[in-house]
Amino acid sequence: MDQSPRISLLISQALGLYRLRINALLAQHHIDLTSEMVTVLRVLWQREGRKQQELADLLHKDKASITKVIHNMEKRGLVARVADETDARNKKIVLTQQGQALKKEVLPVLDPFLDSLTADFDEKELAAARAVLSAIIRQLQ
Amino acid sequence: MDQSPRISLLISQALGLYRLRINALLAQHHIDLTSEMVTVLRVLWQREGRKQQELADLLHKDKASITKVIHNMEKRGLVARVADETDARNKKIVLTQQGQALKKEVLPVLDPFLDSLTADFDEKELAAARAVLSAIIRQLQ
DNA sequence: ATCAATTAGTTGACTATTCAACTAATTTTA
DNA sequence: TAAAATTAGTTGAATAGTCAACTAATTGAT
Repeated sequence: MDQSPRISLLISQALGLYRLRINALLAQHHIDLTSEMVTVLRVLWQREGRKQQELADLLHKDKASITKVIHNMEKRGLVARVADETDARNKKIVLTQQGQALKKEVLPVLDPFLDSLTADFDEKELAAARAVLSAIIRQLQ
Repeated sequence: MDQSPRISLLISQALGLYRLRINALLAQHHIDLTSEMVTVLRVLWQREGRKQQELADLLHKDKASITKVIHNMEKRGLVARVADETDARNKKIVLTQQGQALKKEVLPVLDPFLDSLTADFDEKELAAARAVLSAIIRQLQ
């Protein structure tokens, strides 16, 4: 009889596998992105021009991580750093034409796949799962 | 009104925060380990002498990751690689005295903390969360 | 108004992770 | 049995993430 695995262990394993499969899916479709870049792009597709610290806060990441992901995205020509005129400390991240256009390529590939992973559960079960995960995140912050 | 965040996003954020807090807790207690090393040690504390590929399979990681984590653990004097006499390709990972002794230091620090994060939920909700995560892992494999 | 404290972003060191290419050992197959 | 295929582990390149120390800009306090 297996003991209930700790939720933290399940989370760690799930994330590793998510990354693998998402990166493989993107590669299959010849999209030169990593799953982390997609996470950042999703925020920017909703509203671009955010500064790096805002991205860090939204994604619960260190600002140094964001510096480096943005750097890699800049190398691929997806985003640009724009100086903030009202506060020279800030750098606003804007999408290039290419970064904007990728939305129509990426979402139809990834979203149906992501949704299919939870399709066997009803809304109540998914809500419970989200509630547990959100509570964990809240308490860890 | 906030839309339900995708479970994959919650998982990614939760894991990052878990790592941060676990590493901070370990540092506070002057335990020179990372959260990933603890994950590997938990497996070895249950049964040592596993080969690297077994660790990789159990933790759903690439064997190259295991090579490198084991290397870092060896540097800290926690484990040793032992040649398998019946199959020279395998390296069995055994605990040093120090690696074994850490169990009594680490678990009393981490486990109450990890359990406290889900203490507000009843078993039914936690079971639903585990079921969703396990299903995701199974389908991603 | 000046000096101290805070905030945004970068950099370098370190760990973790994967992939692809590689070596060595074992197993399968023809 | 000899050659081919598989399996275990390592290595180097790439991305991602953190921390601590740093610079530059802004805000606050006296």
